[in-house]
Parts: sequence; structure tokens; C-alpha cells
Amino acid sequence: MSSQKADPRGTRARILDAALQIFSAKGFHNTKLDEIVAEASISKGSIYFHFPNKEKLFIALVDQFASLIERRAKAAIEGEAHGMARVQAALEAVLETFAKYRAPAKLLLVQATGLGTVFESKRLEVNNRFARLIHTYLDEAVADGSIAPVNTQVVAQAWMGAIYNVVIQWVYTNEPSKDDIMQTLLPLLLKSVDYQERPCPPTDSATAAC
Amino acid sequence: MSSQKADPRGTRARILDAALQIFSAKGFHNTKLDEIVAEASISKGSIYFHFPNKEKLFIALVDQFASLIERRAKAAIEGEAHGMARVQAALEAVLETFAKYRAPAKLLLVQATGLGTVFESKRLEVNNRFARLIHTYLDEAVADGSIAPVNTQVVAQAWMGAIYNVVIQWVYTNEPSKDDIMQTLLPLLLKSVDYQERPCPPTDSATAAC
DNA sequence: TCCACAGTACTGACCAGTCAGTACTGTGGA
DNA sequence: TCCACAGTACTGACTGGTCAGTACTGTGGA
Repeated sequence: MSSQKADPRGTRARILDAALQIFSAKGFHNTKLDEIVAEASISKGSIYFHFPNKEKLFIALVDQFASLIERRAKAAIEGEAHGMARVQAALEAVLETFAKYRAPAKLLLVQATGLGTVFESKRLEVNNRFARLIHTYLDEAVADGSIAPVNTQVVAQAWMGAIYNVVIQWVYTNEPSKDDIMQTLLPLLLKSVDYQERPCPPTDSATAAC
Repeated sequence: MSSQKADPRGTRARILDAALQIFSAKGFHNTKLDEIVAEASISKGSIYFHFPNKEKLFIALVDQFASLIERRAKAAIEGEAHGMARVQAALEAVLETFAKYRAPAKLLLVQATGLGTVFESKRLEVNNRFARLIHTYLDEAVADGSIAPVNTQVVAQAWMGAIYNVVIQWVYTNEPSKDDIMQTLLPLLLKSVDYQERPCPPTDSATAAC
């Protein structure tokens, strides 16, 4: 009787919390379900009631966080009117979200890699989801003349890699500081496509955002 | 007499070859030693004669390839006289080495991630080995005026991430083409620190390389 | 009284690692 | 030249610990 209604957040949520905690600290293979059971103070049977298996539980976490990032990036994009300003806003949103959620960041960027074929495709899927987002808005920026034409596909992948690696390093060592990252990484990425920060785009119509 | 001198390349080398093949395709945890045994046409005992355990075998491969990359990068650097030209040469060498050795690239960039704490530190070690290399020569470039002052630590990490991600994508999908990568990624990285390709550095002494 | 959910004790596949044994190659003393 | 012995390289059947997943048993609210 005790546990059943004890936690208003629900057993499922507690499982996810505990799993996130442990998966992000130890990786998929080094995490035992019994550890999650202990951490969440639930039972093994509960896990298998809410999730079909360990793998799906892990993937649920990855998806959850990937969606959060995507939502934030899109919201940031909505707030800006034109090409390159949108890209910049999205980058800021993504960096801030990573900064705010360390554990899931580690899960997504580190732990989701290097697991066999099943996860590999998941990782690529998530990776491409983001890359395509960047890709789209870069193309838009090229179209409206904010930046010069480039192979936007390569740029998108390169940017993601740059963000990933800096964030991973930060997740592990807490260095460089969040401010340093913002102040260096953002201009770096923008300069890499010859875009000087926040100038008005060469449109003749008056753009509200400027 | 058969087994002992039958293979002039040596059993150890065959184990490494087979292990590289399978580890890079399936990841560490999904690779069974018995598969390596089958692929190399040796016995399980042999593996344990040459390597203390599965983990060390994996790490031996990572180290081997990391050293190769580093050697090539350093050789490329030696060939150039001054700051930023050195960085550019090193980048070219690294990209070419990755391009030439797909399987080890995948091993180093993908499979070596997300395994527990033991590998984690290895990954960071290798990562930092490269980052420090880039870091050093970027600092040199800043000192000799080839590029403007920046937080070279962040730049180094960002560059590595950019390279990693583009190469990983290429390893999986064979796209974009090697040429596209070279033509887009290199200028991208160089522009990100405001360096226009291959101009003479602002030294007054006559530099041989120019 | 039903059933959605939670708890517990258990199972058995899996696989890294072991080890007793084999095969072959020196080597030095008679 | 022979052979006793030692050293090295390798073999593969076997083991034992681990842990995801299962079978079964509560239990409280509708």
C-alpha cells in the first residue's frame, strides 16, 4: 500500500529520473537495472511494467532530451525574423539548454555513442535531426544574402561537432566556463561563414528585428 | 611446425587486424572475443597470450591509431615554417589520415565513446593530446600575428569536434565526398579565426615558405 | 471482484577469462 | 648426432559470475 500512491510524480517519472542519473554517470552497459531500482526506490517489476526493456528505457531518455533541445531551438527561431539572426538565436538556445541540463547532455552526447548498431542508428537519427535544422536555416541565410554561399551540409555537421565537443569537455571538466564558451564559440561559428555578429541583413525592406 | 612460424606477420598482428575490423563494426560490448578468434583464425588462448584482457586489446588499437594521426600531423607541421601555415598543414594531414583509414577512424571517434569510466579517461586523454597540439600551434599563430587573439582552448576543442563530426558522418554515409570536405571544412576552420588562406604572415624577415 | 500497478525471488543465457595440455624450436652436454 | 630439457607460442574445452528478463504474488482503489 505504501509506495503505490506515495509519490505523486508517479513511478514512471521516478524511473526515468533515476535512470538518467545513473546512465549518464556510468554509461549504458555499466548500469545495472538493480541500481536504477535502488536509486528510484521502486521494484524491478515496475521497470518492466513501464518499459519493455533496458534499451527502450535508455532510448526514451535520449528522445526526451533531444526533443527538449529541438523545442527550445525552434522557439528561439520563432522569435527572430530573418535568416542569420535565427541561426544565432538557435545556437544560443541550444548552448543554454546544454548548460542547464548537464546529465542529459552527457547522456545524449557521450553515452549514446559506441553502443552497438541499435543505438548507432538512433544516434545518427538524432544527430541528423539537429543537423537538418541548422542546414535549413543556413540555406535560408544564404538565400536572403546574410551569408555567402557554402556547402551548408558540411557546415551544419561541423557546427554540431564543434558544439558537441566543447560541451562534452565542459560536462567533464567544467571548463571552459559557460561565459567563455558563449563568448568564444558563438562568434567562432558565425565567423566561420563570414557573418559578423548581428548586423542588419542586406534587405531593403525595413526589418523589425533591427 | 605449422602454427608457430606459419604466419610471418605474427599472431599478434592478426589479432589486432581482426579486432580492429570487428570492434569498429560492432563496438566494444557487442564484440565477442570468439568472433575475433574466428576472424583471425587463431585460438582464444592466443589472445590472452598477447593481451592481458579484452579492454587492453581495445585500447591498444586506439593508441595505435592515435599515435599514427599524431605522427602524421607532426610530420606535416615540420614541413611548414610559420604559425598558421603549420596549422593548416596539420589539418590537411589529419583529414587525409582519417580518410585513408576508415575503420580505425570509426573506432577512435565513435566506438571509444560511451564505454564506462575506464575508457572515458582514455578518450579524454587522446582528445586532449590532439587538442593540446592544435592549441600549441594556434598560440604560436597568435604570437606571430597570423591570427587575432582568441581563446585558443575553446577553438581547439571546437575544431576537433567539427573535424570529428564531419568525419564520423562521412565514415557512416560516405557523404559528403572527401573533396567536398577538404574544400569546405578547411576554409571554414581557418575563417573561424579570421585567417585568409595562405597569405604571408606579417613578419619583416624574409620567410622561406612564402 | 477486478485490475492496474507494484514487489520479490528466481532463472538461465551468455561470455570473459582460465588452465592443462600440445607442438614446435633452441641449446648444451655426452 | 643424439637426446634431455627448457622455453615459447598456441589451443580449446571448461567454468563461474553476472544480470536482463520472467513468473508469480500482493494490494488498494473503483
